[in-house]
Amino acid sequence: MAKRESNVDRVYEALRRMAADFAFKPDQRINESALSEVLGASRTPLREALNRLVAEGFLTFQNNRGFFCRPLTPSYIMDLYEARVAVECEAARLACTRAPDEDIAALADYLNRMEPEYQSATDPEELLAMDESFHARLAQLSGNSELQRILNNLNGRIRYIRLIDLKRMRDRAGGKAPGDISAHRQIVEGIAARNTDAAVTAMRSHIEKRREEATEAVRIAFSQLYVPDE
Amino acid sequence: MAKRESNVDRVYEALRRMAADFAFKPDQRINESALSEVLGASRTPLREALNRLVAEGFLTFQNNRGFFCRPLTPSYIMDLYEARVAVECEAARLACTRAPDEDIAALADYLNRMEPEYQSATDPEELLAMDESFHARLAQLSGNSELQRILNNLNGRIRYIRLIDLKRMRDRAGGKAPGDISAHRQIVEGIAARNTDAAVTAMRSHIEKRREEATEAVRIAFSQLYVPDE
DNA sequence: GAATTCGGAATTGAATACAATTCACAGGCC
DNA sequence: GGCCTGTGAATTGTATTCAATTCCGAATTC
Repeated sequence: MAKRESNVDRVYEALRRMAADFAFKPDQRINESALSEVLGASRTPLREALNRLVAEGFLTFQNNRGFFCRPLTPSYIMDLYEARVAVECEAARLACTRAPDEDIAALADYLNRMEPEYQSATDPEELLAMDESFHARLAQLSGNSELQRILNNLNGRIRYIRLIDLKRMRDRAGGKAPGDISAHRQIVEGIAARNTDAAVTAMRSHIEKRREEATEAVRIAFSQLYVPDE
Repeated sequence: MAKRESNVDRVYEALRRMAADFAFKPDQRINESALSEVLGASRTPLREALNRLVAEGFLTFQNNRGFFCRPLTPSYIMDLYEARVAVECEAARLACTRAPDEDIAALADYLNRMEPEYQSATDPEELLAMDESFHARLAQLSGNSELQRILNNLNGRIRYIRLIDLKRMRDRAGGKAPGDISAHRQIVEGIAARNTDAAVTAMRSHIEKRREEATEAVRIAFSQLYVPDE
């Protein structure tokens, strides 16, 4: 009957959401007292949550100066996507080597079941959730929980960038870009055939394509908001 | 004139060192009050440091039960090394693509200057520091700070395992295993020649060899200490 | 007028206090 | 004997307090 979720967890989730929604401007100093009032908790649990977010790379911290929202530079976005390539390509490789046939089939099946929803969905958040879910499931096939963990962290930080990307695609195409699910299918087929090179190549080009889109989307969206240092 | 390092930082470093030295047994519950006395700080900064370590994967946390040392299972070690393969192979690939010639030459030079020291060193900690330094520098060549960050985290958690490995190698060979530096040289040569496949292949086989050694070392060292669940 | 220094206000750093929860063990019940 | 239950001790969760540091603007000097 007791609460299962602690205050720190609640605050942490709220902060992640706020970060993803751009409640903090890049490089903005975060006022602990004000934030703790907004979140309805004291500074102690708030600071614990903030420390977690620093360790995960969402925020930065300076001694005696406090917590800051991480600036959003093109090179930072590039770094995140390149790290995703590293993690997801290796996950695909490992999945090829050792994922059970039935698990691969389950993922293919999931893709099929999702397709109609994917085709009809217009809400960027919904699309993003489905896309992330696919990539997370694929990482699961690797059987490596560290890769899953790192991917989860990277995706958390990439999320708002991808949201911008998806919103842009929606606005431009009037609905959605249908290329995605075929790329996903191609990756799964490569794994099902135990064709490591095909799967890894498909994954790499898929993510790199997304990176280019996202970089472009962010460039457009923020070119007038603020000028990055590099 | 004021202190540049905060109490949290000090506590954090101390905890990392303690974790690396096996001051906590796997799955052991960490008593905050006792630990704060040992470290000479109150529970507030201690808990902030512990939260950071949880986010970085050194410890685990359960609601209302506290912090626990992460259990050391063979599959966990395997996961860490596989993640290293993912990160470092991609770093090598990126270095091939875009690292400046002079930076690559500087790394080769570093390797040359280090060789005599590497050949004569017998202290495992010293050897480990040199080895980690090489890998960190190589990751720097990628120009991707996320990959560097992830590698740094993985190496921090792998460190004590590698220490066991190196100690075992020293004890067995009476000095050190001379294969290492040649593997490092091979990787750098691949990058210098802009031969991506060669560099990545060398990197992969190097780390995988180390993984096997480490897995074996840990199996031997801990087979009688405690029996992992899986 | 520009740079600098000084002082109060605001903010962060850390300790303490107390509430909430879990743990461990004794006792009772089947 | 084994299992459940209740109670006190130990431990964690959070708020509050106060000290240390930084921030910001006004006064001062050159």
